[in-house]
Amino acid sequence: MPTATTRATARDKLLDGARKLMLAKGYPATTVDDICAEAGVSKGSFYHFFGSKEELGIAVLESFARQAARVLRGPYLEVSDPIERARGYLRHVDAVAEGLWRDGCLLGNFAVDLAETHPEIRDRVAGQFERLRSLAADLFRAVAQRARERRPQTAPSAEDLADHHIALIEGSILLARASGDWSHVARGLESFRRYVETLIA
Amino acid sequence: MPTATTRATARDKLLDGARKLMLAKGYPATTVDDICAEAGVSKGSFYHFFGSKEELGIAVLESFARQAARVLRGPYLEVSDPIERARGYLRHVDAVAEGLWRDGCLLGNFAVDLAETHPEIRDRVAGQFERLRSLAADLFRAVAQRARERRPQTAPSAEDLADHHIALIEGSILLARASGDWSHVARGLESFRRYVETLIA
DNA sequence: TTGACTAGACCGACTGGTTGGTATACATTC
DNA sequence: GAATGTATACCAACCAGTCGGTCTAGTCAA
Repeated sequence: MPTATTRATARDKLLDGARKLMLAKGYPATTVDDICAEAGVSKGSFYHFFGSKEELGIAVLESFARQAARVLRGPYLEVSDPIERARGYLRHVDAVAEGLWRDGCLLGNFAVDLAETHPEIRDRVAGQFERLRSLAADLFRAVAQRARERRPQTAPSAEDLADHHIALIEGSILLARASGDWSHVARGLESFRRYVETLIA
Repeated sequence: MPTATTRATARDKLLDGARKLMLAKGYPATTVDDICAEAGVSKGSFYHFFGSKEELGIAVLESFARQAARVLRGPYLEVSDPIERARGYLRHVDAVAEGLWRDGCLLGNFAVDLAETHPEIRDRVAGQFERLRSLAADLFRAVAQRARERRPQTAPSAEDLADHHIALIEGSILLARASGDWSHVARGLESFRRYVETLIA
């Protein structure tokens, strides 16, 4: 007796197939026929569930962002000492990075592919990055504060750290894609952790 | 009397137009007809100079990489003290960043768009990043050495620093594109300079 | 219990426009 | 008069999107 959660509906299969293909080849190079074939679903079904390719793109983006937000939560949130909480967060990101970004980051792909051509998607991507940024900035607040006490001249703000963090992740994913060597992502994350340790040491 | 350097030949106009469009919209979303219209040149001329769209893509990539290599050279190369040379390099990058990456980075765009679909272009992109990496690693060697003396536990290698540097630039460009706020690039560069100063302080 | 009815899930052939690329004729220059 | 360069009409393949239709599970009156 398949329940709503165990049975993969055609809609879910389309979403999964689209995510996989758009992660690998990018949005413009992924055709609707590709997605249907990957999902094993007909084109009629596609347009039964989604009004357009762009509408599916938005749905995939939202689903990716939801998953990222879920995975990024962790036990570190309960840690009371703010510096230790930041450390816990960075360890947590290390742990979930492979699962989250093994095939790339949809936010990054969409930012490159669609910024100029699909303003609505671009705005949504920007909004997701903004959310991540304020989340990270809050976590790094105490790190920035301590850095300011230690070395006022070269101390970054919490927002600087958050931007640095996100840009480094996205850039590492890009280099991983270019070189085919996905250890870039883990090394980028590690490098950022070293930076933070240097700041608070 | 137009000379070879002042007269823009059809080939050059195609190269320029393609660079502009591919920087803005990415490779797949840029059509051959678009490029011809942008360059004010007919399709016959296009296929007279380039055997295919991919061949033009490669030519644009090489021209972008050549320009980057030229612009990235600077007076810092003559500085004998290796730490000061690294500092000089970072100042130089700050200065030329706007000119180089105001509209994005072709290496980054191609990495995202073509890694999976055009293996030859991907290999060339990877090669260019590799070149940049070894260049930067050489410049950061002394910084890494001093960091090792100061804080052995959290010191990055010269290669770590080079990867960090490049990934941060590419990631900042990506965030700039997503948000529409191109000050991200300058701030990313500044953040890296602060990191380096922290390491050698 | 059954049979008429309905709504949503799903199908695949089709369309009109666009794509990268070609053929061929014309112009310019040495 | 060749070589080099430019123009335009054209093509087959491919694209997103459409449309008429089938299938199935559920509803409900009799």
